[in-house]
Amino acid sequence: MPDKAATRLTQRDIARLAKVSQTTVSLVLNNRSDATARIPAETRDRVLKVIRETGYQADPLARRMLKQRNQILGVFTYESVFPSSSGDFYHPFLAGIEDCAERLGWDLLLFTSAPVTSGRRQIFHENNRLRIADGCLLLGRHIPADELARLIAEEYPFVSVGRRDDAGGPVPYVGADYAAATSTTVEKAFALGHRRVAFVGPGTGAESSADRLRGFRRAAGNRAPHVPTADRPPAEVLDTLLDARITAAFVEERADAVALADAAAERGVDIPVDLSVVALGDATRPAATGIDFSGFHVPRQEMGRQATELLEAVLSGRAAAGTQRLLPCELAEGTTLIAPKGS
Amino acid sequence: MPDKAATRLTQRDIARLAKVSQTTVSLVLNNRSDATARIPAETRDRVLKVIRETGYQADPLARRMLKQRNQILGVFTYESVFPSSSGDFYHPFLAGIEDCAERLGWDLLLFTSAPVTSGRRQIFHENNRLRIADGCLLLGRHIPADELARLIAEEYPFVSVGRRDDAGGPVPYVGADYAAATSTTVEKAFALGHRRVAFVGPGTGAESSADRLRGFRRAAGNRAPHVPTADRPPAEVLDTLLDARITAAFVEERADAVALADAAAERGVDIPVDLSVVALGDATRPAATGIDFSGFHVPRQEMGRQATELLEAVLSGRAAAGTQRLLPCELAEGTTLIAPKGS
DNA sequence: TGTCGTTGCTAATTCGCATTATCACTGGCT
DNA sequence: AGCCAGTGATAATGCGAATTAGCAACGACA
Repeated sequence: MPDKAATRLTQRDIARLAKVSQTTVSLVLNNRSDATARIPAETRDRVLKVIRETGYQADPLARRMLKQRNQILGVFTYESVFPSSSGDFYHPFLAGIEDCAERLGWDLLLFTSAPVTSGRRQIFHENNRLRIADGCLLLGRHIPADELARLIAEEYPFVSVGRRDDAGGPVPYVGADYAAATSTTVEKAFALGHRRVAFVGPGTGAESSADRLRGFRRAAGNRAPHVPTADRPPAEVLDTLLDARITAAFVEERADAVALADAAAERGVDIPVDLSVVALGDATRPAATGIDFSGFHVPRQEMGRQATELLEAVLSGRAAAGTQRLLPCELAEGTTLIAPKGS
Repeated sequence: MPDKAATRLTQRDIARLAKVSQTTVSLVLNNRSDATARIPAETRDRVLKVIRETGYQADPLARRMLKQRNQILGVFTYESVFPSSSGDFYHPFLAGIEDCAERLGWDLLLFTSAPVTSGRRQIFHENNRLRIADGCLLLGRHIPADELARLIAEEYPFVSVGRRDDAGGPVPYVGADYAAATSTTVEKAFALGHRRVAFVGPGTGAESSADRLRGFRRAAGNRAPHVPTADRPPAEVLDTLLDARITAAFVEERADAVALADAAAERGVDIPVDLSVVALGDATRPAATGIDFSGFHVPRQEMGRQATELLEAVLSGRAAAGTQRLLPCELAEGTTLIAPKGS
């Protein structure tokens, strides 16, 4: 039975009980047998006996104090970490991060104390606690350039999950190669006979949006149409596509693809016979559907894992602070991309 | 790469930059204006300016060493926090915790560094870092009594999410009243005319299991049958129920209810016409279904929220350490409980 | 007899921060 | 001049463990 630890047992207590010095206790505990520390078996056993009898455990905090790292990995998300509204978008990233942190023996600190102003968090505010952690991972669709610039300027060790444009220096990240994956799906559509294709979605704002549009343009040509979705009802978007005699729509956001499919079903438009629909990634908003969309998936778990690894490498000096890494997306065959009618 | 020795900023650094002593920095930070420490506004501002510019944050470990508050809330889960296999069971709890932590201005520390041995984590291991946090929330279906006993013995401030049996003292918790909710659904079934009812599931092991079985027995009588599921194929369970001419099955685990329904569909057994199925809570394992089960839901988000609140109250001395709280479950009408045939 | 090497241990220091005790200086008063 | 009170800061200390430097005792050897 461990005693009612009113005051925590320290090495000094053990030392007193075993009639040795605190140093000796520490040496015995760490099993040091260098030339500088020779403890005869007799003394060792005496110390170990007291430790066993008292149930002494070294204070991990004091222990970490001397090493200069807290083994705390910060995780900053621009929205709530556990949202009910974003379709568990963060979940796979976090699963990867947790998995890696566990292997490295790190704890995860979620910066929930950061105040949410107008629906979004901010890294820098009057009482930013970033530096509690040894380093930090950044999650979020869009991260303001000025915050990134400040992180770089302050030389705070961080890695972004998701590609970010440089901001006063290269931003370290582990991202997904949306451009390449989008290009590939477009090429696939062309191989099937599609000629009239369109990009559906913002295509701007976040890097991930811009990357997809860029990949689309690279494969489909610079004049291929871009249909924005902002605040437009899916039916209207569908009309635009049909009016332009588009045969394959490349939809940036899976939730928009679902909405488009729903609108099509309502209108009696057959997907994919009348219109192929390609989903360029995973849902960042909740979207229920039974449709197995063609397109690609974002390697979210792997991104989380590799970002964590990269941060660890940066912290231990094994990697440059500005390292950037793009992972390939996982292509999904799906059922919504077929050859266009009459080909 | 010239890696700029990413060493942590200390009060000494701030002191040097502001041309004061480390003591002064500490005094400014802790806003001490005792008679013993009078810092004129001018000096204060100079120090604060440097702190703001550098984003300095006190080392949480060093802070804790001197028995201060960290505004860090520990979260210990007995399985992975972000599992792919447990059907996001933790997610709503964490959403509630995050929500509350955000309001309190606390950060969340997930103890992912705890080593996983044979699929489960352990609180107490050679390098336990519990004390980094001010207090801790405990999540998990089953928590070993010895670990709870030790937490209590060491007087570590914690609150369990989910009811736990006393372990060397009352275990502080915010749980769900499974017993009452189960009783209510059983009574509802009896009111509909059911007489042959059975409890399906372990009914033992975790407190939550035992509570449900207890609630079931309280309403259905002590001799009402209990059909275990451990390692038995759903079809076999279904057979057992049908052989015993059961008209309503109260299934502890929603995933088991789904499996049972699938087995029934395959067999041509109509649910709920031939057999009513009541789900006693939410899925702890992933289970895809379109069925809207009758039964109840666990107020997971509210549990997380209230557990956080309770821990905060304990830490600030406004609540007794052993406080226990049970929340009512949310009854779900659903479509799988109807009057039995021929009544 | 002095020097060296070995053995067995400990005093002192360090980490980052909070706290306590102390110090230097100024101005007013006797 | 001498004393005290008030002001503005700092040196010193401690938390618990790890690490470094070093000391005392004892033989062996020249």
